[in-house]
Order: sequence, then C-alpha cells, then structure tokens
Amino acid sequence: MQSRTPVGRAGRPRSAAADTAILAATRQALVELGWSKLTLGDVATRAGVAKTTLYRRWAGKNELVVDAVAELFAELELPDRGSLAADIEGVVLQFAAILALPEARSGLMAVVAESTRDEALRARIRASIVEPQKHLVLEGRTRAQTRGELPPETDPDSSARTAELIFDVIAGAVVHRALVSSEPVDMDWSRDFTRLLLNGLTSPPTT
Amino acid sequence: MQSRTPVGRAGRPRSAAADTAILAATRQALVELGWSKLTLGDVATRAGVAKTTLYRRWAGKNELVVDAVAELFAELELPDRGSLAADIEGVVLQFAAILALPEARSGLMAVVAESTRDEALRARIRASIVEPQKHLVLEGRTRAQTRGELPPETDPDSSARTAELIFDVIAGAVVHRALVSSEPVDMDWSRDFTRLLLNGLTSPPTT
DNA sequence: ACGCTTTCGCTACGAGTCGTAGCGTAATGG
DNA sequence: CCATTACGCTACGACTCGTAGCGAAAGCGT
Repeated sequence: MQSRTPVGRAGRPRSAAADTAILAATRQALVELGWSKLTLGDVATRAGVAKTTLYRRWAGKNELVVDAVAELFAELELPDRGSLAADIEGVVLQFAAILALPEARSGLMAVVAESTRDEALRARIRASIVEPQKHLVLEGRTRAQTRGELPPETDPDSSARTAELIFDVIAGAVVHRALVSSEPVDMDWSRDFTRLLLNGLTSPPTT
Repeated sequence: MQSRTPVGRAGRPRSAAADTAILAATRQALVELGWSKLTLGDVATRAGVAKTTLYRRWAGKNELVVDAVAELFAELELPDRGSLAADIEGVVLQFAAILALPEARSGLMAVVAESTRDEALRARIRASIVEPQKHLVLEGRTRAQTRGELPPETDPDSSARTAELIFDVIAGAVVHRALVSSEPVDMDWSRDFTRLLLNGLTSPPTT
C-alpha cells in the first residue's frame, strides 16, 4: 500500500502484522476521537508500535487514514438479484451500510476535504477507494443489457461518459442523504431512488 | 448568526464590521492555507482583531467556518429559463461555480466531516447552508407543473419525500463529480445529468 | 556461523497551536 | 457620569507535531 517493499532486498523486513495493527488502531481511533482529535502518537500507542514506525511508513495523517478507510470499501460486491432495479437497490444498501460505520463517516469525508488542496492525495483516494468501485456500474449495466432491460451501447465514448455519470449520481446521492441530510438510507429510500434513476422525473410515480 | 445580541442590552455593542472582517479573513485563510492548517490566531491577525474576540463570538473553528462558507451559498437563485431542463442545468452550473471556489471546496467538506461526530454542528450546517437551498427544488417543480412538464402532486407526503430525494440527488451528484471524481462540471455534463434525471436510465439517449 | 543491512522501540527535542485568564481601555445606554 | 459590555493585549500550561539519534532485533547472503 504505502511503500512497496523492494523484494530481494536485504535487511530486516517490515512487520506485516504492524501494518494491520496500525490500520485497525487508526479505525478505532477514528471511532472514538474522530478525525480532528486523532493524533499519530495515539494511534501508535493503540497499535503497540513506536511513533517513529508510523512516520517511516506513512507520510502523514492523510495517507494513513486513506489506507485505513480503503479497507472498509473493499468488500462491495454486486450479486445478481434478477433485475437492474434490484441490483441497484442492493448496492445502494451495501454502500449505506459502510457509511453507517463511524470510522467511514468521519474518515472518508475528512480526507476528501483535505484532498481539495492536495492533488497527490486526491489521486490516492481515487486509486484506492473510488476507482475500484466503478466496475459495479459496468457489471450492472452489462448484466441489464443481457437481460434486455437496457439498450446495447453504440458509441464507446458516450458509454464511458454515461458510466461515470451514473457512478457520480449513485455515490453522490447516497453520501449526501447519509452525511449531509443525515436521514436514513433504508429500503424505502433505496426504492424511491432507484425508481427515479431508472424512470426519471417525468414518468408517473408508479406506486 | 453566532450569538444573537440581546437587543436593548446595555454596554458596548459588538462591532458588526469585525464580524464581516473575520468571516472574510476566514475565507481568505481557507484559500491560502486550507482547513487543516487554518488557525484561529492567524484568522484574527488577518482580520485585525484580537484572538480573544474570535473566541468570544464563535465556539471554535467548526462554527466559524460554517458561517464563513454559508455566505457563499446565499446567492443561489432560480431564474426562469423556460423549461424544467434548462432550469436544472442552470442551477447545476451555479452550484458548480460555487464549488469551484477554493474556500468553498475545502471549507464545506471539512465541516461536513466534522459534523459526523457533532449533532449540533450538523444542525447548524443544515440550517444555514443546506435547508435554504431546498426552495429551489420546490420552485422548480411548481414551475414545471404549471408548464405541464410534470404531473401535479397527489399525496402531500410523497410530494415531500420526492423533493428531498431530488435535492440529495442533484446536490450529491454535483459534489461528487466536482470534489471526488474531480472532473469539470461544465455544460456538457450538466446536460447529460439533466437528461438522466428527467428521462431515467431506461429511455434511449436522445442525441 | 558471521557480517551486512534495514527496521524497530525508545527518548528527547524545538517549534507551533490551543483555549483561557487577567488587565486596562474603549464605547455604548440610562 | 456611571454601570455594563466589548475590545486589544499579554502571558500561560498543556498538548501535538515531525525529526534525530541511539542500541537492539531480525532478516539475507556467503
């Protein structure tokens, strides 16, 4: 993650156990203290590691929290639920479940905020958290096309743009509902959202 | 904003000029330093005020930045552009223009992150930044209904839920596109997004 | 078994920020 | 003119930061 160990290198290897302990301690500290009161010294103590070890592996708080939060988002999957609507509702609820974790709520938004002034950090967030989720959109669309629920793609450029658009709409809406409006992302909301995404505003509200 | 001055109270009144100077200095510091490196002492110096004056008016960094950022979002309007699609595209571009300001980018996301662990702060953000924008959705819908573009509302409960949903979708999508994907929210994207919102995924992409 | 190399834990350090207290002064209203 | 409140200024202990230096530990190659 943070600094690829050059294989075949001599000397004492970095403890892999320390890595997992540090990341777990970071998440625990995020839960108990939140982003602003989280200190690297505290994380080191929780993990049973020296503070200097932390600084040897991560450049700072930002990078550390990105890696700690990234592991929370690694488990998103897209089981085939039989219809495009059901697939979307399922992934929305999965995403919401992660955002219900305190360590994800405070950590994710904080690093995004910091990334507005740090291009390298922004790239790191995209690479380790955001991009890995985009396959969900592509899989869901392909699956819906084989079902006949969506027309096949014609222009590859338009196809890619639409996928990005859908991703921003889904992820953005769920995050905004959960963290800004701070209203529950439950099955009712997931259904309403999916209906809007599939049918649009102009179609009648099929109860 | 921060502490309602009890009118008819004796003693020296608080300087209104100091308020505006402090909030302007806060935004300037957000631009130059970003959220994490912004210190209240620095803001006080920029504003030409004593640090203690800052602490007398605001409880801390969070509350100060909320007020400073809130003023940026006060200018959102919804001019009648003739069609629902054009109205949506217009408000999306307005919102994107605000999010293009560095002081809005870093400040807004940071306080949202902090608000995940502070219910009072979350309420303050909603009251002074988020809620004042929801009338845009209501106005736009009413206007579209009088144009005949949308069917009139039947169930008042469903009507309110839909308005909240639309708000989360629009605001969330724009924020995610601008700050997470960090891709431009330009007229092309605004058009694509509006078409998706109006027609849904299942309708063919009318080029 | 023996160096060589790199990491580890520990301690200590100057620099910077925090939020508060205390004081004398300035600006209002009665 | 007096009570009241806000203001600017200074100083303070407590805390966090990121780094440096040290001896010890844990691997690798021969």
